[in-house]
Amino acid sequence: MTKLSKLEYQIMESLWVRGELSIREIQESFQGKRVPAYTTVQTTIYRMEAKGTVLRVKKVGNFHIFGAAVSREAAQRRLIDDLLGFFGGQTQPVMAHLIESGKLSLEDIKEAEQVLLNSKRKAKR
Amino acid sequence: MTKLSKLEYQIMESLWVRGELSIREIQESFQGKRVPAYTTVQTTIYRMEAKGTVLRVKKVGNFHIFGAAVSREAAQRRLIDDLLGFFGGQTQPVMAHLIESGKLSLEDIKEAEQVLLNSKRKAKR
DNA sequence: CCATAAAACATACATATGTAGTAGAAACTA
DNA sequence: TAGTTTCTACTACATATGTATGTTTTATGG
Repeated sequence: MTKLSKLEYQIMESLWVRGELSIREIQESFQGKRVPAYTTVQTTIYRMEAKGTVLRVKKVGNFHIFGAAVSREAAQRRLIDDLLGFFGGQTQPVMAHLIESGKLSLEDIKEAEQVLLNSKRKAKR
Repeated sequence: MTKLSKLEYQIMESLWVRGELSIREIQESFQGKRVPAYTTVQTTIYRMEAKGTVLRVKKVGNFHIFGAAVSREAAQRRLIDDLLGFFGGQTQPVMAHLIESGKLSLEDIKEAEQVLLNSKRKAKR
């Protein structure tokens, strides 16, 4: 799995949320954000297809329908691992900045702790 | 502050750790990792200089000495904010993946909790 | 069945980045 | 001081990505 660019990720987000879509539908899903030209989405989709990130699932009328070929989890994992690569795999800088910027609340941490405890319990069984 | 590439970040890491260095010294600091050609480091440094990421502090003999013009904290912050941009600012995917991949230990979380509590206390005073 | 609208496809171009070669200047050494 | 080493500065090229244009193909409504 290659690392997704911002635009690629946004396209994937549409496919993950709405399911299989045409290029036109993907383009129109860019609401609120700056909407790229139809052909910009198209070129990007074609390239993603070549890389195996999306695939054509069928043809309806004269247009193709594309679907996600990688999971959101895998894509996110790749992005995060890539970031950690900068820090030599250390999570500390990430945690420190999340906290320092106020993006991580005490509740978030408590929740993370629970998740961690649960996965630990699961691993033991 | 622009987002640093992997190579740029590695170069900065040398400057942050070892202080002001020549291009040769920066190149030689790539131990263990794949060592880029001297001119690769040079070109990258020149581009970083144009962007204001590093600056020439002095000339010794026939070579220039470069120093960091941005802090490690600012650079890390930029990288992390960039990642969060993918997730619409949500920290949850980051936390989930750090935990799921086993990169975040219970100790890390406890420590983060402490940092958070401390900064909260500081903010109150 | 044919005109038209929409989509497909191919091509192109700019920027960022990693990569490296080469020519000439500068400094050190014998 | 002349030769050698080492930098600098410039140039070049490949790949990835965002962006868009133009031409061809395909459906479909009249």
